[in-house]
Amino acid sequence: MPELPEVETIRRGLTGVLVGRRLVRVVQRRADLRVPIPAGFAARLTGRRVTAVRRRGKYLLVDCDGGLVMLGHLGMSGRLVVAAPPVAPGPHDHLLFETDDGPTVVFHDPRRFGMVDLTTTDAWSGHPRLAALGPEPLADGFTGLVLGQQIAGRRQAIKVTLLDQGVVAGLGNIYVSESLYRSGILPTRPAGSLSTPEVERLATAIRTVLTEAIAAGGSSLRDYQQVSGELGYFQHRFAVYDRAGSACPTCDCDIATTGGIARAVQGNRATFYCPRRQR
DNA sequence: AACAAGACCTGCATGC
DNA sequence: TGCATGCAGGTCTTGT
Repeated sequence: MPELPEVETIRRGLTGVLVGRRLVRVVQRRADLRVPIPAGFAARLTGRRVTAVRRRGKYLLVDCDGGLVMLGHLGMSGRLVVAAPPVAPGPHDHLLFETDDGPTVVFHDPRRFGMVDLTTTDAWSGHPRLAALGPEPLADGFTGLVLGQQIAGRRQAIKVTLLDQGVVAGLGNIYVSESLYRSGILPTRPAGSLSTPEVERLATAIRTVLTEAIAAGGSSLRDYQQVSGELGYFQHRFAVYDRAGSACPTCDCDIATTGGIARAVQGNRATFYCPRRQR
């Protein structure tokens, strides 16, 4: 569900709500999400002041005073929502973070594919979940050259390769399809077969799509919303994702003849593309 | 080593 | 109306 733009939008929303505030009460309503919630989770966070909210790929990092860091991932259906106290938790509201004289942050996740863990200021980058992540696509160092190094020699389809968080951190099913569309590359192409100009175009497309999606507050399909409850609106700008049979925004061919945007399955996930524009 | 497929879990849309 | 089926923004594990 949340890919980089959604997690970044949530990060920005949480920053305004949490930074500088103290967690006066943390309520844990079940023992596990996708993995067990670590022992002493609520107790260790209680009383801490939040100093920053960061993002690495699709992971959120909540820095607290005393060097404690909460790591979180929203999986497919996870939400972080801000509510005015007192909050009466509903179904799937697994964690509540009550701040001093302020709002409560609720971690809601019906499918429980999300996770939380605790780490420290010194050790977070070596956390098993983060250590193998690839480059941040919106960081200054992310260039066609870097992307080319990441995919060199791979015979796997570029669509599948880009979903590997060790190749580029933060891309998911929506933004991979959209990036390949914008760069005119067929999702089935072996990753290592891309020419240098194609890799350059792809790196640029990834950055552009992600930047535009963040500006739109992310994409709201089923579960995702911003911490305020507002929906993102980038879904209205999809060129291909979930648009099988619709007209390609840039081809002016007859849908009745061409079938429009195509849907395929790669690595057990749906892929959308324009068979005419992407080669 | 690289890759495909299954597993995890709930909710929703669709079709009979 | 009710039930079965398939599908969903992710990632980890198992098997070839």
